[in-house]
Amino acid sequence: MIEEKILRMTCEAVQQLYGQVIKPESIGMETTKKEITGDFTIVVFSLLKMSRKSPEATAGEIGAFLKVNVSEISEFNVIKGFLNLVLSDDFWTGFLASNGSRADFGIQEKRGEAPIVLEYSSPNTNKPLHLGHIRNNLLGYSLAEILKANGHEVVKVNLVNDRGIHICKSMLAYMKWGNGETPESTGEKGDHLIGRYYVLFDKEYKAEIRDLMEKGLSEEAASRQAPLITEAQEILRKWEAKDAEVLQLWKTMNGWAYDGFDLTYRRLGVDFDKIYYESETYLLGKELVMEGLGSERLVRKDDGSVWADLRDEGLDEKLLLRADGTSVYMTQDLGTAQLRYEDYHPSAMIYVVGNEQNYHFDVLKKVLSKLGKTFAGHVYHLSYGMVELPLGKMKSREGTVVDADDLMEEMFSTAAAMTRELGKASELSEEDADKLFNTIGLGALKYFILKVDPKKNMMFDPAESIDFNGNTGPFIQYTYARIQSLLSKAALAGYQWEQPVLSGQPSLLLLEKEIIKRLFLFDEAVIQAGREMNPAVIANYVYDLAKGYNQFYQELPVLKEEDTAKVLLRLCITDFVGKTIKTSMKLLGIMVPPRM
RNA sequence: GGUCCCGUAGCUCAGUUGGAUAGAGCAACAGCCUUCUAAGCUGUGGGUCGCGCGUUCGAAUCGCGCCGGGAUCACCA
Repeated sequence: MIEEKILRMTCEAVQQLYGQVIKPESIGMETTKKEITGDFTIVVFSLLKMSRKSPEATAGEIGAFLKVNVSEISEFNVIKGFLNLVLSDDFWTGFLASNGSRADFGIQEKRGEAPIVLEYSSPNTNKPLHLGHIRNNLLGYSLAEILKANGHEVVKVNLVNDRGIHICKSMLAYMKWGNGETPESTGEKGDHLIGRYYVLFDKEYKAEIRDLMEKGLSEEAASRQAPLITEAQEILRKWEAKDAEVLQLWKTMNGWAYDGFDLTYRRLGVDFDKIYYESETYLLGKELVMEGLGSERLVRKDDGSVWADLRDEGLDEKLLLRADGTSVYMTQDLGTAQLRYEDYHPSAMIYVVGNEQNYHFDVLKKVLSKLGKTFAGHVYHLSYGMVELPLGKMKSREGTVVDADDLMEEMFSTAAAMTRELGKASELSEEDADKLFNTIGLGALKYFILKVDPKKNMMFDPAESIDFNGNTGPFIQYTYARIQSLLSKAALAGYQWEQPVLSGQPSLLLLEKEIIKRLFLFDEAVIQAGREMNPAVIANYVYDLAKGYNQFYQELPVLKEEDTAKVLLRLCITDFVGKTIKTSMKLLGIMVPPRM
C-alpha cells in the first residue's frame, strides 16, 4: 500500500534528518483537499518538536526526502504545516490497469476465523412489519454483506418472538370475533390479518377498562381486572400447559404470520441462514440460571425469585426467574446466547436491535460474564436509532405505523409513475418494467434509510415521498445504467479496454485523476464500514463516486474523443466505476439496473 | 431524579485517529439537451457547528458545566 510506504519513509526521513525514532501511527496523513494540488497530505505540526524548525522548513525537508526516496511521488508543495504530495500519473494508471477489470475489487481476503453470528429482524408474530423493522432488516442485511466483504464468515440469524401474552391477545380476539376467517377466505396477508385482531383486542380492552372505571374502579385495577386481559392470561397458561386446542390455534395463526413475513422479506430482499423460535429456546436460560445459582454467582430471594446483583458494576439488581419459576425476557436471551455459542462457537455475536434496548444489552453482557461465560466479551449490540414520524413515535396499537408492505408498494408505484413520465418504460416488456420499478423503488427506500448513521434517530415524513433526484438511490442507479449504455456502445464500436496498456499516456486531466483517486479509496471505505459496522460509510462513498463520475461524464467525451489512448483510458475508468458502484450497492443490498 | 444517546444551512443529512476557507441533497433563483441516457451538469443565495469555559500550535470533533430533544431505569418483550 502506497500510504504505508509514504508513512514508513516519513519515519525514515525524521530519523535521518532529525535523529529521532517515531512510529508511522504517530504521523497524521490524509487525502488532500480538493482545492489544493496534491494527492496525500502529511500534517507536520506534530514533528516540529523534533525538527526544531518552522512548519514550512520541516515540511520542505521531509518533502524533498520523500521525493527522492519514494519513486511514486513526482512532486510536492508546502502550505504552512501541510506537506502536499503528488503521486505520478504512472502510479494512478498502474492502479487502474491492475484493478480496473476486477469484479471483486474492494472485497478483502478471507480471514479464516470463526464465524460471526448476526441477529437481525426479530419480529413478533402478532403484527406485521413496519418501518422500524425495515430499518432493522436493511441494516442487518447490509452489515452481513459488509462483514463478508471484510473477509468474515457470517451466519445471519432471526429470532422470532412467537410466544407471550401479546400473541395470546391476537388469538383471543380472533377466537371471539374471527368467524373462522383465514388469509385465503379474505385474501389478506396473514400477518396483516393477525395484526387486525391485535388492534381489535386493544380497542375492546380499552372499552372494558373505561366501563370498569365508570363503575368506580381505579385505572390500575380496571386494567388488571378487565375480562379480556384475564382471558388472555388464561390462554397463556393453557399454552404453557400445552393445551391442545390453544396450541392448534397458535400454530395456525403463527403459520399465517410466517407466510406473511416471508413475502415481506422476499420483497425486501433479505434472508437468513437460521431461524430461532423463542418458543423453542425460552426454557434454556433457566438451566443457566440454575447453574449460576448453584455456584453462588446469583442470589435467590425469600419468595424464591432469582436475581443477578450488578450493583457493584454500576447497574441495579436484575430479575432472572420469577417466584413461580417462569422465565423473563433476559432469561431467554441468556439461553439463546448460550445456544448460539454452542451452535457456532462464533468470534462475535452481533445483535441488531434498537437503542431502546441499550440497557438490556448492558445487563445481558454483565450477567453472561457473571456466569463465567467467556463469550460475553464477544457480544456486540448494534444499537440503531428510532425512525421518527413528524407526529412522533410509531405506535402499532394506535395505528400510527408506516406499514412495510404498504411502503414498498408505494415506492413501486412512485417509481413506475416517474419512469413512465420520463418516457423510459415504453420499450420494456411488462415483466421487465415491473422488475425495473421494483429495483428503483426499493433502491430509493433502502438508500434513504442506509445513508443515515445507524446510531442516530432519523426522520421520515409519510406525506413527502422519498426523493429520486440528488443524493438518492436512483441517482446512483442511473449513473450505473448510463455507464452500461456507454460500455455496450463502446463494445459495438470494437473497443477493448479489459487489458489496457496505459503507460505513455498523455498526462491525466484533473477530472480523470479525481475519479481514479476516488476508486482507490474504496478499499478503505469497505474496511471502515466493517470496523464501524456502519453501512452509511458505503452509502456516502458510492454517492461521492457517482457524483464524481457524472461530472467526468458531463465534461469529457469518451467515445467521441479523438485520441484513442484517451478513449481507452476513459472506458477503463468508466467500467471500473460501474463495477465499483455495483459492488457498493450490493453491500447495501441494493440492486442496480442494466438500463433505466 | 440516575444512566445513555442526539443537537451542524429553512428541511433531510455528511464531516476520518483533533488539521487548511465547515460540505452535499431537497426547497428557491439563474443557466446547459442538432453531441456517449437531462433520474444529469454548472452557478447564486443561505451557518453564532445549541450556549459557555477549558485542553491544544490548531476544536464541529476531546474534557467539564449548562440549555433543548429522545431513550431507558418492569416479576413486558
